[in-house]
Amino acid sequence: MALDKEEMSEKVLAIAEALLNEGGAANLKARTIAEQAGISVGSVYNLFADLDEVHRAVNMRLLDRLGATGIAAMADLERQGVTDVRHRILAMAAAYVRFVEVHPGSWPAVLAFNRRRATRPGPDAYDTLLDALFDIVAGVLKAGDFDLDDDRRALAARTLWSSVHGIVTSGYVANSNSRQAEEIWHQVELLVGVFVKGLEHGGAFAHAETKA
Amino acid sequence: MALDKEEMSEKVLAIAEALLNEGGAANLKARTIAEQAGISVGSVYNLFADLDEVHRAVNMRLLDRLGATGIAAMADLERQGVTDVRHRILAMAAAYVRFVEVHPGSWPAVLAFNRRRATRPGPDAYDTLLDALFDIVAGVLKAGDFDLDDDRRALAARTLWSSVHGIVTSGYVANSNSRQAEEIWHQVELLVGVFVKGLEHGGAFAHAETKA
DNA sequence: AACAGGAAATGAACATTGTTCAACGATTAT
DNA sequence: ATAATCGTTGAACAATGTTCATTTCCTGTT
Repeated sequence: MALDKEEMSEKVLAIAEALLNEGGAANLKARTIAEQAGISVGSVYNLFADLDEVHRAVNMRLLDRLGATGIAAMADLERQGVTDVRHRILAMAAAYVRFVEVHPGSWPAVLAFNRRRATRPGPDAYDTLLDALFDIVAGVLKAGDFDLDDDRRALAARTLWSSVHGIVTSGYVANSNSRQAEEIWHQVELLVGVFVKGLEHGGAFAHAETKA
Repeated sequence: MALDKEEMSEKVLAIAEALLNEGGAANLKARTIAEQAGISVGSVYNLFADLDEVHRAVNMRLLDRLGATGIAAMADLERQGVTDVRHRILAMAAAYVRFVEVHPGSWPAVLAFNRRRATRPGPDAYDTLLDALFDIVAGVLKAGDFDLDDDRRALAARTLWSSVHGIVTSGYVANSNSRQAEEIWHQVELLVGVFVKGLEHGGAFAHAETKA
């Protein structure tokens, strides 16, 4: 009847995600997890090397879910026959915005955590998941017939996505002020509109000889 | 001969900034500060209510300095007679990128800290400093003769700055990999180029009826 | 100069955390 | 039944933020 190792890990991760979502990284405590999971502190450390690994695992789940959300949003538009690039990118952005709104505590924790792992050299699982997101955007850009080779399209996708990301994260504060939500969305609309118009008019790679 | 309260606070903040820069928020410890400042732990708590207040004070200094850097960069271009909007925005962005590069540990800490203060209602000193940065960008946009009223120009400034911010923060990792630095700059150039072109062609506010 | 009053500094003590590990217990193979 | 193996436990340790009774230092007064 007892949960096996895998199931207990899942339970721990679910608890950990809830804790992160409520109080951010500072709220992820070994004793709280143990108590809520009905196991001892030591057992938590048997399942995961340390709290960082718990945090990392939660982040992976979140990134996975975000990717799935994005893919689902794209599939929806596909089914509806929407091919307009601007609309599709806005839909991706909307999915991202909603995701961040639903994870007010844990998403900031993903970013903070993400930043503090500068030790390892090569690309890791994090980068793999993020690249998957970039690929979706790049795919959308490919549909629009801008005059872009693969490299430039990839660069444009990363730029666009990072920009949306910046808008969402600088604008967002935990108390889901609807005023702020509107501001964020206006910025996203402006960015996407300007970006698409800019690409159409080929202003993207006109100059490249700035900064020392 | 002893330092007075004000001077000792400065010393503590300088130490705190160095600690943050080396190891991020986790490296800001009361005992380390006390030791390096040559005072006791209790005295740190005499100068500041808690470590959060120390951290906040450090962040204020950083934001102030960033603002000053941006203003200085604009003044330089003014002196050189550069009026091209794209160039001026790129100079602002370059100032920001350099600033983040110089503060590898403390700048991420500013952002993480910034995010976790969602309790107070009204705009605080943080917002005031950030608005100052937006105003600089808005001023630059005003010079370019886009067809924008004040509100839209302000929105465009916030959007552009948040986007640059997103590019820098998602792309940047502590080990100052020159490959990564190049990627960041390419993204910034693309963003700014596309943004200016997009504004020129009036694509910015063409549509506004998306997302439920 | 001696002293009283108050302000600032001190660091020992407390609470809370992450993490370890020797002891215990259950499960399984022989 | 016995032994061997593996997971579980929670007490114990170290590191940290924070408090506060005590001490120290300065300043003005007699």
